[in-house]
Amino acid sequence: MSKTGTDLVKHLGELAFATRLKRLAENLQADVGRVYREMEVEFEPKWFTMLYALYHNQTMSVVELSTLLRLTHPAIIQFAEQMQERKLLTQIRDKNDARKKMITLTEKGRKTFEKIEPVLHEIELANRDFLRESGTDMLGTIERMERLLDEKSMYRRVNERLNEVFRRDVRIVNYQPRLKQYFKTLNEEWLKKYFSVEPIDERVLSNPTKEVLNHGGEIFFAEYKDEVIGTVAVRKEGEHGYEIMKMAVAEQYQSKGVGRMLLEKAIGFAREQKATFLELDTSRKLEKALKLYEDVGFKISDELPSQNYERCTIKMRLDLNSILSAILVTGGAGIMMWWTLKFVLINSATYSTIPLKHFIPGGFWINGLLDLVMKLVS
Amino acid sequence: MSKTGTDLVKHLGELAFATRLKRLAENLQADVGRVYREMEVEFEPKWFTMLYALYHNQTMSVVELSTLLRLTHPAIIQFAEQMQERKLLTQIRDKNDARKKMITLTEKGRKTFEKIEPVLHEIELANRDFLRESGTDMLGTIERMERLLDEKSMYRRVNERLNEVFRRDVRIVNYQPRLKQYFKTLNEEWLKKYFSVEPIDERVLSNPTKEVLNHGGEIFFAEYKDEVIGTVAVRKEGEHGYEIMKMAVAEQYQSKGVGRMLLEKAIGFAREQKATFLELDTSRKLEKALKLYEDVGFKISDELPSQNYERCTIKMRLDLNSILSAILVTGGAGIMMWWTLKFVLINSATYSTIPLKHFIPGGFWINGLLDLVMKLVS
DNA sequence: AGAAAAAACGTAACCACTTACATAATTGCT
DNA sequence: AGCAATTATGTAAGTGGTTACGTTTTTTCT
Repeated sequence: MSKTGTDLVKHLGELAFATRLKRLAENLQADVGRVYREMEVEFEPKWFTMLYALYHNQTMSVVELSTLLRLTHPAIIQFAEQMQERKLLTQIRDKNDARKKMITLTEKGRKTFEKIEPVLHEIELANRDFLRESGTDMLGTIERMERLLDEKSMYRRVNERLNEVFRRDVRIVNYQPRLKQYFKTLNEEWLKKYFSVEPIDERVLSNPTKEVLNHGGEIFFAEYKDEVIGTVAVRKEGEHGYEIMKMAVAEQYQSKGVGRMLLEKAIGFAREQKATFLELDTSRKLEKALKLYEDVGFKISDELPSQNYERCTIKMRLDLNSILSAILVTGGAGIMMWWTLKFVLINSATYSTIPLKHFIPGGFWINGLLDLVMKLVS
Repeated sequence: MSKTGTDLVKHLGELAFATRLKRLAENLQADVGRVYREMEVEFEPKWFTMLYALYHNQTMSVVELSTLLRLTHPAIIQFAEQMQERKLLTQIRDKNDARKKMITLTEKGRKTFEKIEPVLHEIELANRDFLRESGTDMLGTIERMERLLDEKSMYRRVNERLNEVFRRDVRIVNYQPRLKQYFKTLNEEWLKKYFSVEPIDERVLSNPTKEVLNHGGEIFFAEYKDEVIGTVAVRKEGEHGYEIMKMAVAEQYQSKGVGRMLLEKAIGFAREQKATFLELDTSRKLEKALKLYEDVGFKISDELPSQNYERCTIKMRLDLNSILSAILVTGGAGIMMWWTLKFVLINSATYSTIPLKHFIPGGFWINGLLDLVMKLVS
């Protein structure tokens, strides 16, 4: 292990945590490898899990081994080849499924396992001792870490942080004549990519004042540094409704939460105008957009979309009173829930809107709320 | 991370602990790698520690980097080559030492580091969050584990256990005529290897009864299964002394504690015969044997060895009253120490003898004793 | 001063896997 | 039944290093 002198990986702490963990693991593995190597058995440490699995399972296919050992199938094929050379196993085609290759230990293979078995026991005990000495329930900790990564990978964790940092520099601004061109170019970018620019698109995008602002509407733009990277329009539709339309985010800035910022701004605007519901027309093809709409509370409506656009196959609707009415429906506990909700909504740092579905019993409501409160308190 | 289905590595628990740890670490590393890769920078994750070190150290040699990053020097050379191709660094021979190659970041290299710096910060925070969620002081645990392995590698831990298991099947038996031949063959094996068989060796080894047993001595043999794997002789020398001689262990059974078992048996025999000291002649060349003699309490004596053997360059002596006299010297605390010592000696599972040096203040006496007691109690 | 030992770097080959891509057999769908 | 999709295996090349061994300088030790 480490000798004298400084150790950069150690010094870097959380930043190089994974590297340090890997180094530790490889050290341990190499040491156990040495123990195996010094036994006079034709056996390599890398085969161990495979030998173990085959000893306890009689016969297995490549894919079965691959999923059980969490190795890729080429790894299994390579190990099987090597072990076959040492006559530790046999590979036979399955009669019922000519694709499959059934792998079985030979008598020599079984003998080999039995020869190393007592050593395995001592390795296990040595590891147990070592883990106990190290002072924490390491196996439990690893398990927890695996679960945490299953829930949200480190990649997503880092990316969400980076996006959050990015969004700090994004400003949502109201319509100004200097921004008019971006309303058109940003929308045309994605229209051309996924569908085509229909005549009605051309009319709306070229005349924002006439088609949006004059209908009691508003257009918002997202600006990052000196770039305009996104836009959305809202306009009045009927007595109490507003319609969201022409939402677009420049391709290289997608998946960073800019769409959500724009959408929330638009919803906020409608709320200020005393709207009771919002609607929008979209297509099932736009999966990511759809997910965003659902996340902020929109629901796919039974009504058909207006026939103005060819691409729009579904209509979505957000009832602005839905949270309140949900509370009224719950009856007695209403008041308490109301205050909790208010607390969560006001303090939720990231977004000012939390989708209704998160409040459905068993989901976010039970687990997530506690988490959130803990986070805010700590 | 892991999908559905069983996971053998997880199932194996302590036995495949290192493999599981490695898998976790590699997963984390791969994820962070993805983050780097998605930035539009000419940079590979594997270079990170090197880039970091060079950014903060101006200029470093290959070996300096190798020790700081805990990587082999070929790794550094390879990385340096790759980074030079991307014009991230320059390599210049040192004028003062023509062997040395000084590695320095170029302006592009420094810029690259500065570009990834904000991302590093988020990675660090994401890791910190993740470790906090996982619930234990993981970094501290890793540190402890590294220290434990520094003190005693996993290889040694496992091997000591295996030797202990082995010794359970080793029987130490007294001289019997049927064993006479082994006294000779076992000793000749090592004599031929390290020195040569001198005439006096030939005489003693061929006439054990006359040369040892009839001198108030005894010969012990170590048997494992149906093999005779070691031997030692003790014989009376002068009024109160005994001499250890002709100790040998078959080569493939060395370093497993058989020599110690034989030696302890011989010391026990001398003790029973009311001996007050033991002596033996040996050579500095036999390092392992020397260490064993010192471990059981022998000390290199000022006296010269008897001139009977050419190979013997030093004489060692074990005073059988030394522990007791040490206690008497300490005065008042003597009684308490006596009982503690007795407790340790009786309960010390592995060996019935503990070298005196371990009881010297500041060493084993303070730290080790507490440890031992904890081990025995738990 | 001269020789042996040690230090610093260089090179090739290997290791334990993975990624990427290909092919054949089987299953599912209409 | 016929064809696309899926499943199971095969293969080549890459990855992030390491081990093993060699060469050239420098240092250390007489």
